[in-house]
Amino acid sequence: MIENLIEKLNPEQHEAAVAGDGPLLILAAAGTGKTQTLVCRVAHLVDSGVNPGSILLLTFTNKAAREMLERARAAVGPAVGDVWSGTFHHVCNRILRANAQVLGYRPNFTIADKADSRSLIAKAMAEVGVGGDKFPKRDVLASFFGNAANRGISLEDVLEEKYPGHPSDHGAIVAVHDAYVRLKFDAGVMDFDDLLVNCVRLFELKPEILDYYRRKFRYILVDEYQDTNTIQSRFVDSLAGGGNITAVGDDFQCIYTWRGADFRNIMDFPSRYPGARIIKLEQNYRSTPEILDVANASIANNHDQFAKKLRATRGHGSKPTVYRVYDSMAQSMEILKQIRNYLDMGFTYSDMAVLYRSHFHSIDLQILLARSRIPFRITSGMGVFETAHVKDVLSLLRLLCDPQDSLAFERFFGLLPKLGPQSLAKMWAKLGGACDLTDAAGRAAAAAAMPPTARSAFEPISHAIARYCEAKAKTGDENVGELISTFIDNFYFAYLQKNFDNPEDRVDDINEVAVQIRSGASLADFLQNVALNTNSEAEVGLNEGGKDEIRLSTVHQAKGLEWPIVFIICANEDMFPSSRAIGDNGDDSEERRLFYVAVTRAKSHLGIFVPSSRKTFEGGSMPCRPSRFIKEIPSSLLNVKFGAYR
DNA sequence: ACTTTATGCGTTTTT
DNA sequence: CGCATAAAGT
Repeated sequence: MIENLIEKLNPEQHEAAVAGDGPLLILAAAGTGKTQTLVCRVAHLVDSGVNPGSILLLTFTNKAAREMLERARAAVGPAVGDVWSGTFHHVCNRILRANAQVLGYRPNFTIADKADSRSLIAKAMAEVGVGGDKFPKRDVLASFFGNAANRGISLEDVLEEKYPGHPSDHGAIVAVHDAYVRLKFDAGVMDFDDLLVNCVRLFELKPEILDYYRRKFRYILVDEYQDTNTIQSRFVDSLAGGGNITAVGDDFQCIYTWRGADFRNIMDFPSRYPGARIIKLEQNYRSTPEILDVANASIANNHDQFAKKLRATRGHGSKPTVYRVYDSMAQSMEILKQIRNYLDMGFTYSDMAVLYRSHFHSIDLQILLARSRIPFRITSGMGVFETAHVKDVLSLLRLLCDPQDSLAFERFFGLLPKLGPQSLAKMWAKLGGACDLTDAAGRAAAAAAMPPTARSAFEPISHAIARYCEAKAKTGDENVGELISTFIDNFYFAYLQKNFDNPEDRVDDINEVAVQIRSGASLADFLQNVALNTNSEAEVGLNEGGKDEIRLSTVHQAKGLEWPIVFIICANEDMFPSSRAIGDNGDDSEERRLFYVAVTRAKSHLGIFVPSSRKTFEGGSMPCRPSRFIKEIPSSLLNVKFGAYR
């Protein structure tokens, strides 16, 4: 079985898959069979007798990990299920669950999502007594904090770099950060960055724990290594201890520096791991030579990278085409026309993808596709789990799982009329920092602690919870679905009607989530995964795979994927490259890498769309120029066509 | 404590 | 413009 798998590899891939112990760097350019190679390496390790439990596979998304292990399982059997795999955050979470007490956390600490962090930062600002016009907003502060954490540098250094104009504010910002750290700790929550930082801290603090995991993970494989940041590489380096680490990546595809990723991690790998073997995969199996020519020509405008050139293995196809269209509506109509053409040629919807720099670039197209009854799936900016109504319901479940989750407490009881921030704080103090609704005494205490005027609204909810808990005690069954639907009937639907114009849609979302909970493991596990899989149906599995749909996606979310037909839209200056991303220093190399990623997603047909005007904030329109990424490609490599619409 | 009005401000990218 | 948060009014 495994022989069949490995036989299909080319010599370089084969060498990488079966390479012996020691550090190994696989420089895998786009479309060169990187995933297949990694799958084979895992399968080969297991097949040659390595205990699967001693393999750690770090990937960029949890979905990628699942898919790889699924393929490895097909080759060498169910034992691969014991491989530890997932994102850095996922794996760190798992390690911290077992060791959180060492750092003074409870083992059932909650993970603060972005909204939770936001509200804690707001609290911290209020505590320090800063705010107002001239002071940076919460989100800006959050990005400073995150930057410091992910790059492993001090907040002061970040401020010097990112906020140099206002040195007088630096002290106050640091004070806000101190308060934020304390608030998080008191509430027993970790934010995303804390998962990484605390794990590294744990290893530094307790060498015996580090030692345990070092001995456990005898083989470490890291995918998408070019997008690791300082804290992640520190995590890996301390676990690997110079030993059996395989890093796979492509510096051309480093597109997360804004999140602290540093492709020097991959550039410096050979010096950090002396004696590292380097294997380059350059044979591209994905795209036609015409598409690769464009990709190579584009990335050649960047410097300071490993020299690499994609070599085509496929036969010739059609030249990538640039479509000059009037505006984004004309762009959408041109795409609609082409979709129908490709369907006539025998392609399916799922053969096609539309890629763009920012979510909002695709709204016109979404409207037109919906109106034209074209099935499409969009990886949206906000996932269901981030919508207010789903978070409302989840806050109840969170509180049931963890009575000390103060954020969940505030969100949940804040739903009740007459309960504002003030009374909530008083309540929380009266309850002594815990609110256990699973027990009758706890529910009574909660009712007693709230202002008498609020009690009547709580009564029916309390009743629903009581029913759920009694059933659970009796049968051992967690019938969360029923709890949710009684909660909606008894209280929440009225709330939705009062506050939103589409209460039914929102109930549908909630029911969808309820189905997810029922199909999964325990409620506690589910809630952890919700926090770690923020924005994606793809991650959590809301998509019934195999549907024939066109995919609409940001380039970032298209990483690692491929389609026969790819449309890149809004290829304009200020949009792609994004004016914000280029920023003050004028460095456009990351945006160019992003463009390179977009181009190399296409297997056979690539269309690049360039509107000549765009809408302004006010609703008018203004002219806009074609992207530099098109201009800098030799014109002989591209067809240029003009759209027919308006 | 809740409702209304003013202002502001934006539209990167995500674990 | 349209949404979201802040300030002022009831």
